[in-house]
Amino acid sequence: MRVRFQLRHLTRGVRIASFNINGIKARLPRLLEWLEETRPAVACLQEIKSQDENFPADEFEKIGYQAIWHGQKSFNGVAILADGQEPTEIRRELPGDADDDHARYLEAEVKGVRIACIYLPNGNPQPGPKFDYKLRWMERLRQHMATIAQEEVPAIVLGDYNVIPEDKDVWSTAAMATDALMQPAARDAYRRLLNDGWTDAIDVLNPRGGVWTYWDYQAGAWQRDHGFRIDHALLSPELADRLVAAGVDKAYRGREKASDHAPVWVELRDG
DNA sequence: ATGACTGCCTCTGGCAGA
Repeated sequence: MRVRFQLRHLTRGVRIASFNINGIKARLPRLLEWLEETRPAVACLQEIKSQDENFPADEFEKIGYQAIWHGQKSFNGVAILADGQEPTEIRRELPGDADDDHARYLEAEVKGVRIACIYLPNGNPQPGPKFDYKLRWMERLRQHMATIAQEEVPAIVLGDYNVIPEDKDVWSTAAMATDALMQPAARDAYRRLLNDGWTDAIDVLNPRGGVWTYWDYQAGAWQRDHGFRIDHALLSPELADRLVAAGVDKAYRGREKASDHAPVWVELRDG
């Protein structure tokens, strides 16, 4: 066991992962399994759907993870877990709208890397107020990511962006044509983040597309591989230079009581 | 095909999700 453990750490860099778990209470066994089997240094969670007092921090501590979290009743909610240390919280609100009370943002520092865990609004139905909220949230995110970039710390902004960036990122453009996830205004807002200098880690390593992170529970979408890519990890220039691998833990979508999202991860050379 | 499924809190049906 000791040899295997050491080998893994010789051959692996720092793994930072994101998982929209769709309910931390319902998903806890699956989540603990995934953490123990893939052992990311940092894991960002979205849709914990838990109030702060019900967050199962003890369960994570038992397997060596410390956490910070930002929950609310019934829906939304984000958390950041780190292997062997407590993430240092930087902020728990996306700046720019004091009236936004959704728990969709959590930012921390772990070993000198700035980690922003996001759960971007879905925006359906569109057009309408929910889509307007999505676009406003994306503009606030752009502003804040520019602020982080100015600080010149190595940074990664990852989570459920609820945006299908390009046609190559969806099994059927026709089926999703009117969905908020791939409206031109949402895609343009995502594209602006990349134009500002952030790197979409999964995309640069899979330029031909066809990588999915989400499969609907309905209509046999998983069995038919009807998915799309909406969970993203955006890297600052310094971290982009250290990127060695990125991927999707697809098999976890096929397990019992799975989330409708699969985990995504990046691996970085030690800085 | 105006479908399909899942989690949450519970007014056990309505909302939210994507």
